[in-house]
Amino acid sequence: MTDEKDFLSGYDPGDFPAFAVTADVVLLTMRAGRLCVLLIERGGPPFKGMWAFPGGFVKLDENLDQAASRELQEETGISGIDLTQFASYGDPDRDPRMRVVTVSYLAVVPDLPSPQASTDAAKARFWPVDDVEGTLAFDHDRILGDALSHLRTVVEYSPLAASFCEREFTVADLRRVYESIWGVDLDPSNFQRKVLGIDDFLVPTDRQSSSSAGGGRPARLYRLGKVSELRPPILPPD
Amino acid sequence: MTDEKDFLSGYDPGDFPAFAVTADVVLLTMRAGRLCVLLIERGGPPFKGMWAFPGGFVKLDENLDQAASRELQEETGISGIDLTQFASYGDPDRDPRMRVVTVSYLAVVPDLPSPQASTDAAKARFWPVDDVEGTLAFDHDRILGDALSHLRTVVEYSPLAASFCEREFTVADLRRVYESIWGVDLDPSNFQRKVLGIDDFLVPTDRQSSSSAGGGRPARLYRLGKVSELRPPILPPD
DNA sequence: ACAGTTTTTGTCATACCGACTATATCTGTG
DNA sequence: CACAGATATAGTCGGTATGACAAAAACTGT
Repeated sequence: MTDEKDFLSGYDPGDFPAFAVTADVVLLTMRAGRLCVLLIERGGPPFKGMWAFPGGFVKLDENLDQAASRELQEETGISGIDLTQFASYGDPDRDPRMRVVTVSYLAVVPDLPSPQASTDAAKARFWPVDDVEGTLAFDHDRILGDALSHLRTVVEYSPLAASFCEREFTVADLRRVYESIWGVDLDPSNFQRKVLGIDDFLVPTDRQSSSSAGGGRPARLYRLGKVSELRPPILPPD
Repeated sequence: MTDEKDFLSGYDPGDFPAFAVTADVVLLTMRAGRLCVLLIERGGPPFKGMWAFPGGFVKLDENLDQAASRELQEETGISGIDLTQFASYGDPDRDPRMRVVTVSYLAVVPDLPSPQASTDAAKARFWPVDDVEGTLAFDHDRILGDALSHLRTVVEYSPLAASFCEREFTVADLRRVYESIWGVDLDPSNFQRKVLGIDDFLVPTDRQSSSSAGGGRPARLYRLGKVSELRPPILPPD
């Protein structure tokens, strides 16, 4: 067996392949019923002019979660939201300049009024995911695909989908989130029965939404409850 | 904004915090109805005499999956099994000697006849997970906890639990896997109806198991089908 | 007033689930 | 060889969840 075997016992600190480690954030939101992702345009080579996720080097005195939070805060002004790690990427040629391993996080926010513009970055904006698939810098296309796949699965069993909605939202708001994520149409009646039947998922308020343009009955407003796992799960149709 | 912001465009290669990157493998199996994990005893400091997962440095010319496969092969002789990445860990003090980020993989195998002994490592063995929780080197207790939590969730929706069984196995074999993973008792009759009702999950053979000591009707043998997602999922009781 | 829209409740047949019973088929023992 | 004990497998039954659909409620705009 090689000397790699006892790597944890007999080596000199400093005697190891040196990697750069970054934390990337796939920040998703819903705009006009379309799933959108926050991207930053690259100002220099490689991949100059292409778009990539916000992210950056992990510092020597912070952990991975902190690095992701900090980078998101620095580049978008957003803080206080849930970041969940979903995968790491380290192919040898994923960055032509050096060996980089990136730890990827998924974040979900409601449609942002304009905090986006408050940063100095004129080159940061949301893109509909269908409009950018296959065009991103580095291996970010693959990362985006994995993030979306992860999202489609996670919303079945966790209340994450509600993070796309404002603090108070209607059942129809939530239904449209699921429809966008899965790319399907859901029966409003059956969806309502299902989500309201899950304990501690949606807690009703005494308020209701002003009916949107084009009419329709106003809908009751709900807040996200304290549920952590949806039982039974919300499964997509066949 | 700091210069971290444009980390992908304007820096000198080599001008970044240097990390060691390792791939660890949490290899699980089932022995006598108990969930067991493969561990290696540490021969030197730090954590000398304690037990840790197999794993080692990622090389500069291989990707993360390859590193995990190679380390598993080198340290246990096992190859050709599914390795799925489930989380990465990089707290600043997780290794007292240097800054290490580890990418963790989960592997599941049937009870091994003895391939284990074929390696030179007299210090490698399987431990029941209940007997080692809270005693591992580094942050491997946390990693093991996350791996088990991941396992308990994944077996609900994927056929991964069948990887604990031999190539041909009975419904009762599979049921005992779920019972061990979840720590519950399942009704044999209802479990049978459920798993046989999932398309392409279990494909029957024309053979049956020799009835075990103590008697009992022999059970039909099945092979794992080509299903990738269990619909409906197999959910644990309340 | 009326058409159009959306929310919300209700109906109904079917599928699924947990608890339980019954039957099939083996081992081991006297 | 009869019979107890064990395990596998099939079936029953009531309660619950589900999908397709109908209907009523409550708004907007003309």
